[in-house]
Amino acid sequence: MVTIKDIARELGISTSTVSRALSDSPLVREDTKRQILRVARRLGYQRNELARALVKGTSGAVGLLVPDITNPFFSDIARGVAEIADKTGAGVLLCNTDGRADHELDYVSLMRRKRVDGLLLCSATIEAPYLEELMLARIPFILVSRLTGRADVSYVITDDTAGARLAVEHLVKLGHRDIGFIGGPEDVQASRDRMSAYRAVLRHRGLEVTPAWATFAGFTQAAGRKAAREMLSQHRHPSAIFAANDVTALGVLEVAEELGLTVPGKLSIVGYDDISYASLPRIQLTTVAQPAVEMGRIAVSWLFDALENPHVERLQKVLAPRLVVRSTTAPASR
Amino acid sequence: MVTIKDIARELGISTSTVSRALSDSPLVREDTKRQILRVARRLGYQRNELARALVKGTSGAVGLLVPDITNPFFSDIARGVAEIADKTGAGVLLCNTDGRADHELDYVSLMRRKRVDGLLLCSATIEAPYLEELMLARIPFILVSRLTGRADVSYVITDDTAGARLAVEHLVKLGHRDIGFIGGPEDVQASRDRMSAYRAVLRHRGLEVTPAWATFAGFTQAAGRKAAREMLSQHRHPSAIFAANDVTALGVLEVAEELGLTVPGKLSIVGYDDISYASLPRIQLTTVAQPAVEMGRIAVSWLFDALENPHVERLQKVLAPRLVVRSTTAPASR
DNA sequence: TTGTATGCGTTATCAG
DNA sequence: CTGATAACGCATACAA
Repeated sequence: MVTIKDIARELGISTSTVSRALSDSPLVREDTKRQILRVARRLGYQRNELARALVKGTSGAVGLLVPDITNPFFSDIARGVAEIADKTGAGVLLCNTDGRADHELDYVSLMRRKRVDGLLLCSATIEAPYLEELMLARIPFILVSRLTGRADVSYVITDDTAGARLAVEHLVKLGHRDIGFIGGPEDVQASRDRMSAYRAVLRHRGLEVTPAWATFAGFTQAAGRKAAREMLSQHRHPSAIFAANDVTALGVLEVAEELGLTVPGKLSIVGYDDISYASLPRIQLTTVAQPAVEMGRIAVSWLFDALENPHVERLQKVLAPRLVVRSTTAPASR
Repeated sequence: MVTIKDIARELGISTSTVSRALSDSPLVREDTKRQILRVARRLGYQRNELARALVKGTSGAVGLLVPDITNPFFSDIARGVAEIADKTGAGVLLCNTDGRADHELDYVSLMRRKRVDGLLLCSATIEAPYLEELMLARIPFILVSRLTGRADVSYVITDDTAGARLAVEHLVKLGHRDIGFIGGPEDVQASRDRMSAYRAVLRHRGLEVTPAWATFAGFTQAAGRKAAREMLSQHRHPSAIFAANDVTALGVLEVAEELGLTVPGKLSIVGYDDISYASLPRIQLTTVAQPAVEMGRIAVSWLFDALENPHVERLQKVLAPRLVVRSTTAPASR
């Protein structure tokens, strides 16, 4: 690998000058700068960012923790992140935590050792013990679509309570009285918020909250299938289900059709996220939209701002969710 | 940030001993090792992998280039990659090239500067000028699901010719004589192979190859929609379409329904990849399956092998595609 | 078993 | 404008 030393030797000058020229410093004569650049190109020089990072104390990389990169919601976030990071020449270290707290901890530790400049946490659960350490270590991080116990941190989320309310109100207005909720993992704040909002709306509307119809499950299709099977194979079952997210909703949809429950004829379904597959003509899932790509963009942008200007205030952005009514919901039959 | 110096000072010993202890070297007394570990933990020491990388000459990170992380095929690959990299404590630098050759070049350069130990290229086009440089620089790389002009490289692919043949033969056997092909980008080998195979099967079966029915488009839903609109809004149009990949096929499906062409009644559709959404009850897309997650796993595993044992031979793995017949294909009506 | 010295490739400080 | 030197944090060859 060719280094600045090689370039310096080639030209009989010092490495300092080479380094400066390569950073386009004004402290070097245009003429010599040109020479250096020419030799650098000829030799195929590629600056060692590792060495640079070591001395500059900034690695030019951010860590992105997602529970499941195959979930379009998160791959959308990743796309937004990559898009912006790209422009800055920063690297994005992808970590797939699989929703497991132990993996998450390991990854945070790995990211710290790799000296990332900041962390994008799309995978945080309510008990995120590492946040404390991160703050102590002054490593900037930002929660994306996930809140935790502590409020004095930066985050970009959508209002899950409002979103869930939108979903359930929609079902209520359609005349549904037997509404189920298949939630995400219990240790995810967004999950709990949606659950609470679901309950609140029912109560507020004078509808009964049937415990067996409100369950935490998971953000996967499999979880949706499992929960739906349990809920829908009972003799008496809900006429509408609000699912934790679109992927889960797709699982519910699958089971419904399996059981001969036509959607939306016999069962209405509402999802959450508005992943691109939700809008397919054959699917037409009613859902609550979150601007995933944009959330990713906002989060990294802020992270970079915070890196340049260390005294930038906390970013706490709560985006508004939007109900997208499509064809998996219909008036309740009587 | 706490360094080995801090630990050394704390214990009144040398940094070498600390370094050794932290690497669990046998050259240090168990007793002192324990002390060092204890202090390290107490101080919250996190090894600086950047510094370590600099001296060891290996960064513990691989670069993953994908054209579009939101395409489930690639996020599946990414999941496989992350899963294995995880276990080794390696980092995965995600690069979303957006299918653009210039981005790709920039990313490769960035990855080189970041001194990745190897590259996973899911985004290579036929003309991949940087491969030459990578080989010269002795940076291991492996093409995943993408081939280029040169054959003397490592790759994990599925047999695109066989896959496309499977798809088209399936349609022919169903009695279709007017079969269209909406391909991916022309500069992608997989795209060309599928196109060639498509043509070959038609010719071999004595069917006419209508130029207007065989077009390169792109691997996105939008590309699928656009091409399908052009192809299907003609007075005379194919009774079956083989699409470059599932995402494209979904776009075709969308347009078909828009135009009132029932699928598979009036139009049969075959996709490629078998992304998870292809199997949804409402979709039931007939497609050619590629084991994406497994391909990701194989690729990184090999990369790591190659890093440990520099003289490992080239890996050239051609997996067999598998036709998955579902409900978007039906016998041709007469 | 431990310590000393040196180097990895770069940038920054300080002279000149 | 340029150069010598130190430093970033760690690993290792060589001594002891």
